[in-house]
Amino acid sequence: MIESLRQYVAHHISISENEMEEFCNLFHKKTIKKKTFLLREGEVCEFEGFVAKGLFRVYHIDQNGFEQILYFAIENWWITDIDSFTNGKPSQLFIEALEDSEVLLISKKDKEFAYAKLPLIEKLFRVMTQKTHVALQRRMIDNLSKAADQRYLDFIEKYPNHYKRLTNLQIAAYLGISHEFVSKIRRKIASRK
Amino acid sequence: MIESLRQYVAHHISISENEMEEFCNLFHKKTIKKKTFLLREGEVCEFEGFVAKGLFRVYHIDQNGFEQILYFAIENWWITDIDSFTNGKPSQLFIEALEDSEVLLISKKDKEFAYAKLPLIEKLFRVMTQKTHVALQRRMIDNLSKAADQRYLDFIEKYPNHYKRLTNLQIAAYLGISHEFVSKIRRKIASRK
DNA sequence: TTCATTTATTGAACTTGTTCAATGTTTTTG
DNA sequence: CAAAAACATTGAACAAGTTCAATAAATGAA
Repeated sequence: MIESLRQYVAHHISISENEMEEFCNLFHKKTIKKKTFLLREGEVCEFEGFVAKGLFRVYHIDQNGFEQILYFAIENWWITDIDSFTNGKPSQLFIEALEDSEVLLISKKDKEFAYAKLPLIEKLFRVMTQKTHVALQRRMIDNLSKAADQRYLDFIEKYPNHYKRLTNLQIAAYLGISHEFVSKIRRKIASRK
Repeated sequence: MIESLRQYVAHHISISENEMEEFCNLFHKKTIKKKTFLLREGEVCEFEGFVAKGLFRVYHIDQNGFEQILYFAIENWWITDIDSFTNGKPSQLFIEALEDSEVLLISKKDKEFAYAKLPLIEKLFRVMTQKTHVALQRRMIDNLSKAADQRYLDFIEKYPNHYKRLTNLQIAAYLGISHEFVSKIRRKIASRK
C-alpha cells in the first residue's frame, strides 16, 4: 500500500530512489474500520494522512447539531485538519472513515524533518496545498452563485467516483442542503430526461 | 510605503536587515486609482501584490452576470489569483481597486528568486497561504450552515474595518445574497435593538 | 452648487429550500 | 434468514431569500 504513495510523489516531483525511500519510511500504516474516527472535535490533529484505500469524510458539527462536510477523501487524497495540525490547536473537525480504509500517516515532527532534509518535499506540499486552495475557492464561488440542483449536478459530474460511494445524506451535508431536498432534486432530474 | 511590507515580514519571520532589503527590493510600487483594475478575467496574473494602502475586491462574474466576491483586501493583505499566477492560466477573476490604492507587486520570477535565495521567505508564504486556506474553510462551513442574517452579523463583527468602507452591494456579493435582502436584514437588526 | 449617477430602502409577488411526519426501501448485523 | 437500523421518498405547510419596480438618499463630477 506504500506503493500508491510512491506513485503520488513520483507524479509530482523527481527525487532519487534513496530520497523516496527515506520519505516514505516516515509514514506509518493505519487500518481503520468503517464508522470509526481518525480525529474528533477537541483533539489536536497530530498527523497528515495519505489515503491508500477507502473513503473518509472531514466534517464539522455546528451549534444546532447539523453537519457540514468540508470534503470527502478517497484514494490518493490527503486528510488532516491543517489548522489544528500546524498550530497545535484543538480541532473543530471530525475525520471519519465511511468505508474500511487504509491510511499512511506522518507526524508533524517527521514532516518537518522531511522539509529540512528534502527540499523537494516542501514543494510537493506547497503544490498540493495550493491546488486544494484553488479548488476551495472554486467551490466557494459556486456555492455563492449556483442553485442547489446545479450544485448537485456539478458534484456528480465532478466526482463520479465519490458519488457512487456516498449516501444522499452525505451529499446533502456537502452541498449545504437537506437530504429531503436532494431526493426532490433527483426526482426532478429523472423526470425531465 | 515599503515600510508596511517590512513590518509585515518582520512580524512573521526573523531575517537580517540585508535579507530584508534584498527581499523588499524585489517589489515594485504601483499606484492605482479607484474603479480601475489590477487584473481582468482572461489575463494571466503576473504578480503577487501586497496592499500598502487602499481597498480591493477580488471577484468573479458568472454566466448570468452576477458577481461573487472572493475576498476584500485592505492594508497588509495580499492579492493575486493563485491559480493563474502559479499555473500561468488565464484568470477567471477580476481584481479592482475600490479606493485610490497603493500596492507592492512582485513578479513570479522574482518570487522564485526569493524562494531560492531566502529560505525563510518560503516559510512566510507557506504560513500565509495556510492561514488563508483555514479562513476559507471556516467561511465555507459558515456559508453551509448559517442563515444570511447571521452571516451578515458575523461579517461586520469579523471585519469592522472593511465593513465601513463597503457598500451594501459589495457586502451582498460577498455573502451571496441580494443587496435588497441586505437592506432587509439591516432593518430587522435595527428594529430589534 | 447642481445635476447625474450610484446606492439604499421598501413592498408585493414569487421561487427555492426546509421541516415534519409518514411510508417504503435497502443495508447491516446477530 | 430475520429483525433492526439506516437510508430514501413524498407531500403539505412553512420560512428564507429573490425579483421587480418604485422611491428616497447619498455621492461625485462639472
